[in-house]
Amino acid sequence: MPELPEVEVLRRSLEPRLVGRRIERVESRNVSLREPLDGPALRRALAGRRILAVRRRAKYLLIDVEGGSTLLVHLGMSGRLTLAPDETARESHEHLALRLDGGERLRLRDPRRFGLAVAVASEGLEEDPRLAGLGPEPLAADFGPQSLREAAAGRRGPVKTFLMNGAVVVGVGNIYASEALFRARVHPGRTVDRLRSAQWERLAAAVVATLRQAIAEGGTTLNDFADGAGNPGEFQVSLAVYGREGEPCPRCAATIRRLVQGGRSSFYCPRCQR
DNA sequence: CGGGCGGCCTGGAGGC
DNA sequence: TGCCTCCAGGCCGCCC
Repeated sequence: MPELPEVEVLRRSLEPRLVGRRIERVESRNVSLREPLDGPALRRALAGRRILAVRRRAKYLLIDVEGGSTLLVHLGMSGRLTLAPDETARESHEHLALRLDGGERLRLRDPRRFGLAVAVASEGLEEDPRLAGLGPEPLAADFGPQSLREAAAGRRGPVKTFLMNGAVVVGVGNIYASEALFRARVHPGRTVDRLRSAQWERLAAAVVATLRQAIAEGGTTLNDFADGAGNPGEFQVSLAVYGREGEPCPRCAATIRRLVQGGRSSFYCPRCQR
C-alpha cells in the first residue's frame, strides 16, 4: 500500500492524537507478518506506557514510548493503521491493537501480512538491522543530485529500480518512481551509467516535488489507503502515468505505455521520456 | 559485489 | 453463480 507520502500522511494524522496518551492494554494475535508478532515482548515494552512521539523513517512509522522502547510499524503492501473508538468491531486481519486511555484503540490490519510490528530499543534505533543501511530521506538536506550520482557510481542497472532501492533513497516505491521519472522526462529503462548531469538534477528535483505534492494531497488511494482517521487521499487524481496505460500523456498526448522491470509495472510516456 | 528473480500472503477484478 | 488467472502500493533471501 504505502510509500513515503502515505506513511507521512498517516504519521501527521496520528501524531496529535497519540502523543501523551497512555497505552492501557496490548492485544496481539499469534500470527507471522514479515516477522512473527511477539505478544509478550510487545506487552512488556508498551503496556502502561505513555506515547512520547510519532516519527517516520523511510516507510516505517516509529512510535516512541516511555521506558526506552519504540514500536516499529511497517505497512507492507496492505497494512492499515487506524484510530477508532474502542467499541468499534474488530476487523478481519486485525493483528495488533493498542487500547489507549480516552477510549480509543489503535489497530493494525494487514491482510497480506507483508507488514511488520516490533518493539525495539529507542536508543541506537538507526543501528537496528531493519533501518541500518537505508539511504537518505528524500525530503532531507542530504538528498539531491549529488547523493544520487554517488550512489550510482559503478552501477549499471535501470534508473527505475535504482530509485526504488532503499540504499539509494528511501520511500520511493513503484508509484512514485514512475511519477518522478515522468516529471523528470527520463525513461525508466535508462541505465544509471548513461544519465547526464542535467538529468540527475531534474530527477532529484522531481522526486522531491512529486513526494511533496503527494503529501499535500493526502497520499494516493488506489484501493484502500486511508490516514489514521480513515480519510482517503487525493493524489490518485494527479497521477500522470501510473496505472494509465493506453491513456494520453497529460503533457504531449502520446499514448502511455507499460513495461515490466524487476517484476513490477512501470508506466511512461514514450515521447516525453527518452 | 550488484542485480535479477522467486517467495511471502490475501483479495479484487476480469474472463469464461 | 462459480472457477480460473492475473495483478497489486514492499521487502528479503537466494542465486548467478
